[in-house]
Amino acid sequence: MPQQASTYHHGDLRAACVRAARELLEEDGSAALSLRAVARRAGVSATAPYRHFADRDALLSAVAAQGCRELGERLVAAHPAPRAPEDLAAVAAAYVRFAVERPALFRVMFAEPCDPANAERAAATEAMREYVGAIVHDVFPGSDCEAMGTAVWALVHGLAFLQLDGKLGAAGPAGDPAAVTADPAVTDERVRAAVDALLGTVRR
Amino acid sequence: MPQQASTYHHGDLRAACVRAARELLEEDGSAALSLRAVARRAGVSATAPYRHFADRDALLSAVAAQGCRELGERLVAAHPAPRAPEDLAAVAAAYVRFAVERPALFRVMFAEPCDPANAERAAATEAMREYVGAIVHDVFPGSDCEAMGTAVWALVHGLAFLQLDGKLGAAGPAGDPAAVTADPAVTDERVRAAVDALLGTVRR
DNA sequence: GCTAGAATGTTTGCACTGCTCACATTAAGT
DNA sequence: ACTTAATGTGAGCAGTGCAAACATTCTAGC
Repeated sequence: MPQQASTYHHGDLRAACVRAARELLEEDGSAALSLRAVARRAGVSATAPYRHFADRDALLSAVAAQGCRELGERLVAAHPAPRAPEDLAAVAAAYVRFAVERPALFRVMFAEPCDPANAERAAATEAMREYVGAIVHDVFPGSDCEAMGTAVWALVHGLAFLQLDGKLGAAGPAGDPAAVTADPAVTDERVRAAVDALLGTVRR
Repeated sequence: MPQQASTYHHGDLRAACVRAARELLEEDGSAALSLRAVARRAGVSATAPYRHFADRDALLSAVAAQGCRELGERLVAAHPAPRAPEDLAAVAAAYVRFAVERPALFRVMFAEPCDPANAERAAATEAMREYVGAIVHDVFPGSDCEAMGTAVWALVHGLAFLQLDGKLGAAGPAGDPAAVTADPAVTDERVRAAVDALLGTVRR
């Protein structure tokens, strides 16, 4: 569909911007994304993205929404239908792994003050909430799904952020800034231990 | 001590910068703090703060460290010596209330990618970690304090962030951006319900 | 096929930012 | 008193978000 003969019209600049933004986020782990850098990478003038996004926040919201959907896919891939706390621990580990592997994207998704006005973004996070609710319904059938869902999501979400910010005590050599992403196995184990400590006992 | 006769030397610009930064953070809830704005508020030239802070990050780290200490005080004020899960719920509520009342400060403390190189900041968060560990040791004597401490902190921390980002379903009128800080009682109740759902059952 | 008009990109420009460097002013030590 | 270090100022650079005015291309309606 997008002919590359004429260079003036890009073809699908909106999608190209989102893709460029994601690439930049992954390359330098900083969440400080510049709209101009996005435009440069998309091979387009600095203000062209404004034809597709009202402002920087709108672009970020689009990226965040896409990130949410991908995170959702990762979680179901980790365990299609969790029923026991152990299954839930696997899903939790996948959640944290996503955050650690794509720190900048994860920060855009959650750490940035998000505007609920953006429909796409709001829908994506609402879907996330319902997914967690459904899991809790299966794993803890007797519980108050509303409160339990909130609690479980908070637990996992908090683990992701604390790990991301290196607040859980560096496992690697002291002061290594890259220690966060150092050993996924260590992180996994830490997440499982934490989830077990809280949820494993519920079962007893 | 600080004479106000001569206006050239400020007297204690370092402290004044931190104070100005905190004021600005509280006034407009955005975590996007400008060093120049800080300088303006301190009544000093734009580059003067660079005599006391290596860069913007260093100022933010100082602010974050101070915020951590204040949060610690708030928590012990909520309950001096928690022993039961209900006590812990009170502390959790205080944690989330702090985040909701000072969203910008809380974001600076945690959402910003923090450099572990900053000693003051690292010490403040390490103190937080030990505090949580001590509480868990008293509330769940038999448990693995390391894992349980991580889990409890993550739970509370996650609740704070999800609430801050409005991911827990707006209680107020739809699309109200200020709904986050709307009703502290509602937030409190939500936090207690979530904590009870997870920790209350541990006891049974 | 031709031509309005809507989409989409470009250029220019403004206000702001973080940060560096050369310089001015003040405080402190000998 | 004179040197020296500490502290604050000003000009300036590169980069940013965003708004207009302008240019180019696609798409209908005839």
